[in-house]
Amino acid sequence: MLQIPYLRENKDLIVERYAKRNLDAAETINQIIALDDQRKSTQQSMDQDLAEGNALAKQIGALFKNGKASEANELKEKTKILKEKSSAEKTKLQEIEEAQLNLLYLLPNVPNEIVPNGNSDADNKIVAEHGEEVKFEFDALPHWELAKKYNLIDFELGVKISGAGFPVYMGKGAKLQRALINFFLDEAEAAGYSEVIPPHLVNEASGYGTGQLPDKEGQMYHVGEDDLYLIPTAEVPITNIYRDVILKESDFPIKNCGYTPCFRREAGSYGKDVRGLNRLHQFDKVEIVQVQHPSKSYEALEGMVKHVASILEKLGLKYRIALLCGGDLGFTSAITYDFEVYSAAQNRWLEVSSVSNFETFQANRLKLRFKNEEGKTELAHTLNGSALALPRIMAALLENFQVENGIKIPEVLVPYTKFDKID
RNA sequence: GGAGAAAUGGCAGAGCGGUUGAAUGCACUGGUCUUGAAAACCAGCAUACUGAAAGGUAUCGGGGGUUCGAAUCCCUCUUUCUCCGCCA
Repeated sequence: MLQIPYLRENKDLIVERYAKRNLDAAETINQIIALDDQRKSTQQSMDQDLAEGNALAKQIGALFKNGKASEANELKEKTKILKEKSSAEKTKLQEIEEAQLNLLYLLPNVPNEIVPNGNSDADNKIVAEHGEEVKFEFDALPHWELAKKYNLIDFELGVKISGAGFPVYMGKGAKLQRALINFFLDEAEAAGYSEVIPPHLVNEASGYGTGQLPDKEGQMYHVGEDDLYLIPTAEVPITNIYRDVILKESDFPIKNCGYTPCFRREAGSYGKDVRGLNRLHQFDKVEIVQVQHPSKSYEALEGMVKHVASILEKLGLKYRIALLCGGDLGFTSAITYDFEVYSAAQNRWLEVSSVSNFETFQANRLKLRFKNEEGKTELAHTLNGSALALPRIMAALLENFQVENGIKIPEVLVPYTKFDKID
């Protein structure tokens, strides 16, 4: 959520940047500012009436103490009028604030200057590419066939137990999955991230804090009975650790990582490219989260990008990095780099990580602040990234490392899997 | 799930209808003293909105109510603790 003083002072710039998202928000911003003017004037007159009422109450108290009941009762009449007035003003104020908040919820984060214009992933800018293409001298199989051939993942069984998009990992498939989680967590820890195991269900306030609500309501599983949401990413519970927190400057940098399953309804995304592990309702992910001083957040973003790149290099996967264009940029993000690995049998790029700087957008909702050098509270910056999402890594590993009679395990994973080949 | 108790500032803990944004202690920050440190003493120390400032307003778990006036009374929700039941 954007801050109103920021909207006031940078209206033209914001409107210009929103063009990257193909969004014309000039009118909305004007409305918000107009409501804010109303809010201020209403607040002022209400405060004034309340102040008068408070002063009268004091006088009445003093009069009663001195036994001047009739004078006190006269004053009571006055307070009655003031009270009616101030309560009407309070109602009006609440209406204004609600209207304003509803408009503010419509505004996405302001894209960073370097975010390219564009409508779809076709307009994303590839900023780096690394690794060798895999060549096969036999007919390479897509991962869902490999998974079946070597008994690694049973998709039909998942359908039976839960439904489509809930695969069952078995045997060496399960071991490989667990190996990847541990490898990713160890890499994160080595990079200075402190591990947390957060709850997998979150309340409404947490959903609002990181921006999944009210925007993406339909994308989360909702447990109605208890009014809880299954997390779509560890970003939600981990970032919400810092909701309503005032940090000291010396607390920076805050770096957390965590493994969780992620649950996504993926409503409306059936159809193409959903075979196998490409798109699931439940998947595993190791997430890295940072809370940063505003002056350090872009440096931190760069560090996160390097971290993700280094993991992919250790695994020996060909990857590329895309700077998302405005049209593809998430609602809460100011800038996002997507990582895609090349899936050699499907012959396509699979998104495996998304690294974003939210600047103050989440912090504003979270009330995540710090005391700056002058002792004033200021919003912190939040960032996060997948490091990494498991299914598509699994898919790429199976496909890219298949040999004629099995699948090789990348060297860095062997200490975790305790086997170096699936056959 | 049943019965009871409680929720106050960073922490501990007073206050239980009036001038209390809140005693006191600890912690923290600045100062005096000291060769330095400790101790002692003095001062400061919540958040938000608003205002050029002085100041004003709101907040004692959340919401609502009673009252001229609520941290204090009532209702409700949430959370925590104790006991019983159930249970990985």
